[in-house]
Amino acid sequence: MNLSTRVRYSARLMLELALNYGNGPMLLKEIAKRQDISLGYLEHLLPPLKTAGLVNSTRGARGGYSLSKKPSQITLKDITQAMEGTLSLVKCIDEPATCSRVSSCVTRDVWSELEENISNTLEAITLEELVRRQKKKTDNSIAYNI
Amino acid sequence: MNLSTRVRYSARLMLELALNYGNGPMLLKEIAKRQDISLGYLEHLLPPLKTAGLVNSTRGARGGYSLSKKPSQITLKDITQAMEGTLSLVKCIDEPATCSRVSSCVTRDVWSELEENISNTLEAITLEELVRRQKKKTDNSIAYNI
DNA sequence: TATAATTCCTACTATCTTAGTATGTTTAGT
DNA sequence: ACTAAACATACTAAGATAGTAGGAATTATA
Repeated sequence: MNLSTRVRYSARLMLELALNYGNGPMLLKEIAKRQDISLGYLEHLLPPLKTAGLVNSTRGARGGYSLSKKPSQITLKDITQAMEGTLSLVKCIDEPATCSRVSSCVTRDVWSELEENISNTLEAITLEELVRRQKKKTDNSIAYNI
Repeated sequence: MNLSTRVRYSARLMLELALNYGNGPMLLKEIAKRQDISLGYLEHLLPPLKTAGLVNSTRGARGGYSLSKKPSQITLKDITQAMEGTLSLVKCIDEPATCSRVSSCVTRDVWSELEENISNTLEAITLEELVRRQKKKTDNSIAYNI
C-alpha cells in the first residue's frame, strides 16, 4: 500500500500550478526548482495529466503549463486516477474475469469497500483546498518570523 | 496503490482459520487447497502472522495453525500491519527526517489523513465479520441450488 | 529569418520489489 | 522408526519504479 512517487510528485506539481492559477503558463523548470524535483522526471508526469484533461500546455518560448480547470474543480482523485490509470486496489474488481472466486470471495468485497472509501476521501480534497492550506501554513510561518 | 498478494492471501488465510475457529489446528495444506494458493507461498506468510501474535502453530504430525485470539479480536488492520510492517502510504510520515520539506508540505498532511482513514476502515473489519459475510454468501448459494 | 526557450518524445538503465520455487531441517504423534 | 507436519533458507524470474539522456518540434522575440 505504497503511494507511488508519480502520484506524490504529481500532487505537488498540480499544487504549484494551482498556486499559480490565473497568472498564465508556469515553467516546468520553476516547478522543478520550487519543489526540488528533477526536471527530467517531472516531464514524464505531464502527458498523463494532459490526457486526463487536467492541464494545458503552451509550447515554445514563453510556454509552460497551466490548470485547465479551476482549482476547485480538480481533486486528488482526478490526479491519482490520471497517474495510475485506476484507483483499483486489486485487479479482480476492475476485471472480475481474472479470478474464478469472485462471486464467493468476501475479501474481494471488503477490498472493494476500502477502495470506495479511499476514492471518496481523495475526491473530497480539491486543489483549492490544498492552496488554502498551503497559504495558511505560509502565513503562520511568516508570522513566526516577525 | 496496489494491495500486495501477501496481504490479500493473508486475509484469505486468516479467514479460513477463522472459519475453523474452535476446531483445533488446521493444516496449511488444507488452506492451500481450499483457497487455491500454493502451499510453498503460504508458508512464507505465517512467520509475520505469528510474530504479530495473530496465529499459533502446532508442530509435528497432527499439527497445524489456529488463531491466537477470537475472530472478533482480529481486524484487517492487524493482518495488513503484520504483513507490511506499517500501514504508511508515504515514508515521510513514519520517518519525517527523510524529507526536509515536512513542515511546509501540505500534500504530506493529506496523505496522512488518507492513511488515517484507511487505518480506521481496516480496523473496523474483524474476522468475525468476514466469517458472518462468508456464511451468508454460502447460505444464499445453497438456497439457490435447491 | 535566426535564435533561444520551451514543450514533447523515445529509448535506455539500474535498482528494488514481488511472487514464487526448491530443498532441506526440526518437531512430534503413532 | 516412520510419517506428517511446521519451520528455515536460499535462489530465481519477472515486473515495477525512478530516473537519465538525447534529441525533435514548436513558438516568441530580436
